[in-house]
Amino acid sequence: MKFEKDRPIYTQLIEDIEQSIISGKFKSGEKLPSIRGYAEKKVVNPNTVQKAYSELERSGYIFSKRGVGYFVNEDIVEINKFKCKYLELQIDEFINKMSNISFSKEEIIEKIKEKLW
Amino acid sequence: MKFEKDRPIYTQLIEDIEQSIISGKFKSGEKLPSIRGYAEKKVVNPNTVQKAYSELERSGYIFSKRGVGYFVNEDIVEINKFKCKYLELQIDEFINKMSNISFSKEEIIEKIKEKLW
Amino acid sequence: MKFEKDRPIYTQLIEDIEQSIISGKFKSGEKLPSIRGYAEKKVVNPNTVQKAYSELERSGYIFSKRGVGYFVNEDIVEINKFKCKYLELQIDEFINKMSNISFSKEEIIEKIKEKLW
Amino acid sequence: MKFEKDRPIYTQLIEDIEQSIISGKFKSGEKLPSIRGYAEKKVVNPNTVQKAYSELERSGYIFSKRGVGYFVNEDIVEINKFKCKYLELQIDEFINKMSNISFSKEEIIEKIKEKLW
DNA sequence: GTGGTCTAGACCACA
DNA sequence: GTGGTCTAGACCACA
Repeated sequence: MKFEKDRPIYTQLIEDIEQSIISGKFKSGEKLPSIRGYAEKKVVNPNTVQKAYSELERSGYIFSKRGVGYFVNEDIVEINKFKCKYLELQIDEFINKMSNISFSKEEIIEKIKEKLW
Repeated sequence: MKFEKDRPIYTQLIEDIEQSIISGKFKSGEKLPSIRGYAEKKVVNPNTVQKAYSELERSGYIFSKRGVGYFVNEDIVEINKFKCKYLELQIDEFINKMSNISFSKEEIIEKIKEKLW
Repeated sequence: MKFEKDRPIYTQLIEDIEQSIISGKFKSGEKLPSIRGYAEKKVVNPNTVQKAYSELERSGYIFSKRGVGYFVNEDIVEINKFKCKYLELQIDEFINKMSNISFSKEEIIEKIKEKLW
Repeated sequence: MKFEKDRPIYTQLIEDIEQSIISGKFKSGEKLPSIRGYAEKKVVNPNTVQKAYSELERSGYIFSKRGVGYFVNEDIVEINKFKCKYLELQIDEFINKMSNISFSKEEIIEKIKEKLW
């Protein structure tokens, strides 16, 4: 995986994992890769993965079992809330940017449709 | 103006000005606020504005006249290219994120429409 | 190192490092001195070195690893292109100046030979 | 005339006029264009031309007659000395740069010949 | 007044 | 330790 170099790597890891959880790629209750393993796979420092995992734990996406590892939150309802919140946020940001450059509702829809079909 | 604390201020200034140029708020050929004036208005250090302006100059959005000031690129065609590129980028990123969390084309359109009307 | 006083210091640092890379004094992939270290050695402010390094990164001569340091571009082919381009530029400029003061091809060669032997 | 934007304009004017004098384009004793006229022709501020002329006067290339204008130094011998000094300087700088990137005498001559014929 | 460079020094992100 | 950002403030070049 390539990282953008103008943002902290750990931030990018967080977003990546959030998306994986939200999309169901990492399922509720599932064990996450070990810090070392993940660090090796992504070719980053284990400290960086550690930091990402900690943040995700603080946000409630995942939780840790001492000596065992990190696991995706087992509460499906909560996961779903994360999904809704993420969705809301992305859409708001997108619409916001489009409005800033003076695009009307219709144009926004138009442009997306062009792209998708 | 409030800045997000997880990204460099100068980056946020750049994006802000880019949007102003793209949306036509700052018109082609128009003089930008002076470094010192803009710094005062945004309550940041002049060096930070300087950095933002320099980057924008390198990208071709604006150009400087020594001892006079900074001006928006006079070539309207080029400005338009910037607009298209920006649009493309935002839409791609948005669609990309939506796909990552397993939303179908129809759902994406649906969600945006809900939001807009 | 002494700096000419009619040109920015950072420009002179850039040229100095470019030449070192082109001449092979700094080898492909090699780590550059740290910003702080180099600043101390050259008796300039770290910010000035930072600026020089950033420009060199933008030009492709070097790249940075956050928290690790700056390194000379690992692509030898590209380094070689830089060498050729630099060479071309210097020769063109020189010949140009000579022509401007109405020296013929033969005189130019003559003058250089006088100097070299 | 286009100016490089990383150096003061007046410096570039000076070099331009020096070359014109050395090459004989502006002849010994000849009247230079008026400050205003030259400024207009080069599309620069009259102050800039004024500064260039002053510097050239200090160096001995030109002299001023109050209320009449600026004239190229009437002493041909001295003009010739300028020419030699300029030549020397350019060649030294050029050879210096070539040596810095590890080119041998033979290679330098070789490269120039390639370019000239 | 306006841009451009530079210093001194602080603090954060990352390894 | 190393890079990256930012502030406060000075001084010069240019118009």
